[in-house]
Amino acid sequence: MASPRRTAPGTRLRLSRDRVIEAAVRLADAGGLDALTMRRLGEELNVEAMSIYNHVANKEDLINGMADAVFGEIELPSHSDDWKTAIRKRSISFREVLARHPWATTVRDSGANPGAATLRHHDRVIGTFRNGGFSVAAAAHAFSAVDSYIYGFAMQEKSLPFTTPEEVAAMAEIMLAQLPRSEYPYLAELTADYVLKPGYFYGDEFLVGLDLILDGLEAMRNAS
Amino acid sequence: MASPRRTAPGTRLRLSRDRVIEAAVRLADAGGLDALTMRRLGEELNVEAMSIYNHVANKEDLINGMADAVFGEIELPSHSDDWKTAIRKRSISFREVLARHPWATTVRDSGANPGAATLRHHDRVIGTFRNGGFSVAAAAHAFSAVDSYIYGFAMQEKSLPFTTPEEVAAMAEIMLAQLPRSEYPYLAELTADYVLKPGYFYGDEFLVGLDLILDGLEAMRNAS
DNA sequence: ACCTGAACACCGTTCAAGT
DNA sequence: ACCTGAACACCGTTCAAGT
Repeated sequence: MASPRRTAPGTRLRLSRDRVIEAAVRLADAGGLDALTMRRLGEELNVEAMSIYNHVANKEDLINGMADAVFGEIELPSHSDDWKTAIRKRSISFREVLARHPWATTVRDSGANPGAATLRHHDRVIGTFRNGGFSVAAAAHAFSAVDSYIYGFAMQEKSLPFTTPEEVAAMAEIMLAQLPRSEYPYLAELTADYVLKPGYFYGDEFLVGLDLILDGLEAMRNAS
Repeated sequence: MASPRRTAPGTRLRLSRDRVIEAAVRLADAGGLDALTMRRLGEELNVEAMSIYNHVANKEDLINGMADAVFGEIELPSHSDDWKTAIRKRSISFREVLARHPWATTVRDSGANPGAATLRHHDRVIGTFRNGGFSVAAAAHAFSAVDSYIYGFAMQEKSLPFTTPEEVAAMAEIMLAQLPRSEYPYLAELTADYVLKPGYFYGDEFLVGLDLILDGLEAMRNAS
């Protein structure tokens, strides 16, 4: 009755590139890119590390696959919205996805051969600008400006030493106490009169900058 | 005459935290962060790897020091320029510095305890906005928007698989040939009608986005 | 076709020992 | 006070061997 290979509760399914990538994303989400080692990934998959090489060429290939998987999670711009609404929604989704996978902010789906999800996403974003009345050049400008902003914002957010409002307050209090006020008066002022005010949350800055860029793009589009 | 410790041509000076950091930046510039290992850094300094630990607590501390050194290279906003000119100049300088040290785009001077150059730089940038008539809140918005954009742009630029115009053309040609036109029509159009046009250089996008943000900030300042 | 065990050439970091 | 040698617990990746 029992097959020679037992199928215990959490036992292995057949390995595949997708299953490898999925597990790798899970590991990186939990412990950062440093926590992702081939040996630990093997454990996660109930397999020896060396088996992984049957499904990815090497670690770089694995990370490229992970980056493409992350791109696949971003909401595509909707065809039924006007360009501004569509780009705004997908930009908010993009930031959420990067917040869920902070390690992905520092990883680029290899410029040389991007994955299918990455290509589709970029194509749809550029298409949204083009159908919204942007010239090819203006669409290139828009694409560059918006995505640079999102990546940079996600990176800043990730590197903050706090997340919850309570942590912010505690941390800012300490930093302010240590900060030589005479040497860094503006930093001290910003911390005391802005960061330490109740309700402060760095994430709220995202929409301010995004809308500023989108309004600028609208003006650029109308001018051309 | 000869001292017991010979001072051969490329021989060691006394080690110091600054000398360690300087050599580490050199290594990372040449080969990326992966090329920076304690053992190789030791070689570069004519010293065993373990000696480095007399001057930095560990590799993380070393990288924090490197990030602060990079911040020290950025031109501070001038007091004699109006806020827009001052921020524009220092933003261009910031991007140049990140292009010189591509590894620095993915490294943050630990949010928890930033170095002196980082603090001074941030203080001067915030001060430039405040003296330019921005409220504390508006200065925080401006700071976040501009620096997110610069970091993100530098990251995109770094991850491009080409640098010189000739490489761009060659690479774009290949990518366009491989790209299923029917599946990614807008990406194909952008590549053919924009990237492959003579004179294309991705770096030129930087000022487009930067000026768009600065104009938006000016409007925000005037509105408040 | 896929998985494994052993091995290679590396890592960061510690610690006791030297000067 | 600073530097070193040996060692520890890891890495990514290869290769021949198993099924």
